[in-house]
Amino acid sequence: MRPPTIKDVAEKAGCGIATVSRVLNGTGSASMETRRKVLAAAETLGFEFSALGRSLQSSSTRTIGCIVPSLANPVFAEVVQAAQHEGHREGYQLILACSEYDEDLELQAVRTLIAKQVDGIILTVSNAETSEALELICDRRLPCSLVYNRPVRGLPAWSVDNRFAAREAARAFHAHGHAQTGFLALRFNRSDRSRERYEGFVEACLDLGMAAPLLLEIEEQEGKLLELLGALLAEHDTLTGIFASNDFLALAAMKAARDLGRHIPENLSLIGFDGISTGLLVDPHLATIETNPRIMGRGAVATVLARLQDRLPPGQPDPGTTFRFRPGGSLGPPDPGRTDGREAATSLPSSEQPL
Amino acid sequence: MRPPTIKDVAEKAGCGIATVSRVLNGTGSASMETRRKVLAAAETLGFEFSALGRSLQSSSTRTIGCIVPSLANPVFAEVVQAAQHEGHREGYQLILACSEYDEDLELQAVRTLIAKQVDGIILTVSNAETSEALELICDRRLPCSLVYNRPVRGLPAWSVDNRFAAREAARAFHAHGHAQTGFLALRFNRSDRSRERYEGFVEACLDLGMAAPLLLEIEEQEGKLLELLGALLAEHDTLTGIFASNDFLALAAMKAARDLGRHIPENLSLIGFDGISTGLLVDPHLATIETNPRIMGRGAVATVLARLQDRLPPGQPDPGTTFRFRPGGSLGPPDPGRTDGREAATSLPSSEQPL
DNA sequence: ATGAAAGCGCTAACAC
DNA sequence: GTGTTAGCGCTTTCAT
Repeated sequence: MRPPTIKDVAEKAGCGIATVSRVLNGTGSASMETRRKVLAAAETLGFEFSALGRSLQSSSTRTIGCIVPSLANPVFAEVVQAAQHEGHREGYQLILACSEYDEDLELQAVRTLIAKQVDGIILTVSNAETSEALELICDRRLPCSLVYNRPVRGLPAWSVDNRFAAREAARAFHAHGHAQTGFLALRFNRSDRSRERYEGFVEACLDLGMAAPLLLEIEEQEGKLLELLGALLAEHDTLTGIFASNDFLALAAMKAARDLGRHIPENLSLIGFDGISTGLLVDPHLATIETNPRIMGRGAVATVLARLQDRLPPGQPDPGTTFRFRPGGSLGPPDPGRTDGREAATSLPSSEQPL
Repeated sequence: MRPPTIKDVAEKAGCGIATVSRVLNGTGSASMETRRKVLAAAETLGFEFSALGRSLQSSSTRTIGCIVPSLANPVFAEVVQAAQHEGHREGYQLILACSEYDEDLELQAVRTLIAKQVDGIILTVSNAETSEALELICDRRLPCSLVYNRPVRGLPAWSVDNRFAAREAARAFHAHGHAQTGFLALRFNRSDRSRERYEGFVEACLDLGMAAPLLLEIEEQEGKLLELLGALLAEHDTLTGIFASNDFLALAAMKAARDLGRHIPENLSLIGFDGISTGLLVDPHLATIETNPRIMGRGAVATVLARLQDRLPPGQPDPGTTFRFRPGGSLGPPDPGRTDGREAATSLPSSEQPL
């Protein structure tokens, strides 16, 4: 019941294994007669080349590794989907690993992928600057491309300039008259993207004369997210706007705020990051910094493949076009009369009452 | 610059390759002295076994293939994530392929995975009953488990009984007084799950004395979904409730209905299928048939691994617990006085006006 | 305790 | 045009 090998085919066709290889690969020449016999033998046996033997010989597995933090975030699901698709176009398979934002798992995954002799790797790491996983990849001269991480060690990276992009959020809040905002982060110490967004946001807020945003960190606890968010929002009810480090978090915050009786955006404005499609299904729409995960995934794989095939790597998009502020009803002017954020409509001091 | 092999280590340690293999694998015995030298040599060279040579020899790649229609649907993203995680626990890697609901791609993916000598496969196919991909897997006696498809050909399957589950939707509509409903499907002919849900829904509706649900099929066109949905809903504005073949579609329909000025659930009630978390972030919550993709992904891999290791396969959950109706504000009694679905509040005939 | 050698499936270089 | 063979990296007898 073991799969047929080239030897079986050769035997059945009454010829040498080299001939089989030549015929089936269309390399070298063969007489009409043997060609026919080989083809027939392969057909009846249901023969397929073993990628293993082939790889061992060619030292190319036509396989690329892909490490992402999690597929729970649609951004990475899209990255992976696009990467798989792009690889498939060139006959490459994807080996997937999820690091769960854990640097040990990242390193372990890289080791495994190296052992599996992948031809290249695309990955998003927690902290690009200090990543041991990246160090190992570089040591091994393994073709690779970062995704969503900023370029480090001279590695190609398909990403957005998080600091720069985050400034848009500050600008948007400022344009709507917000003064005291917060930055909401889920795994702050395990995502350099998140920290960069925070830094850019803080800088821009200060530049615009707004107060420095409050950092609202939250630690993940299975199924407790909404609860924790609710507590956090209740505690910081003077903030008029929150910039979340990703859309998923922003949507969860929106939900938590509503459960607290707040109105969006009158009592609390929200801006997310990523631009996932779910943001357009909720009411009001989530304002966000839209990025394009598909282009990232596709580009990263294309870059690695180009390197493998000695081609010119694809041009990366102009940094200015890697993101774009997407307006949405979750952002609006703060209710000028709000005192505790819950009873804005009834507690307006008459002097500030709007027309 | 090629990675070090066992031969390099042997040379550096001044011994044979067999000894290196024995020491590094902890199999067989070796003197303290050589053991030390081998370990040192491996360390300085940064040696790692090549999975390729090893697999060729052992005819086990410690790799399992995973074919899903798409990662755009969070259900499959979760399946894959769980599968990857479960495999990782036992030292197995996942090779991912997305079929995009295309049977040719499914077959092609299976071929590739076979060539890659995966030890097993977990997959969701478009049409389990007639799938050539499954046929090939069976021919090859490749350990495998279906996910979300009903069991066929005696293959293990981690799935829900779609027909049975769909009856819950009918029951829920009935309990709220709906009489004329529709079933909304995205790729009806490319998803046996969808068709089974439809069939179960129709049966149950008739059983309950409701009208046979209208089948609302929609063909995917990149980015046109909401538009198409809007047109469809406008056309069929006599329906008071719609059961969607999955949550994503239900949420999109909710959005489209709102864009048409309909109120949920007064003008239109919606029930989805899957139970994705997004359904809890919208307002009102999406009523749905909740399933557990993680258990499916994990179970499928565990089943395959059990077969590979001659262990007893994990017990599947009681069919009654594979799904559960999750109530949500998207389902409510139909507005009794609605005429065209848009002006219910103002067009109530006084005789039917509620207290 | 340890080395030599066969063999896993394949490709390519070399004979004929 | 076609067969023989070496060798890719490894594990596993089988001698020693």
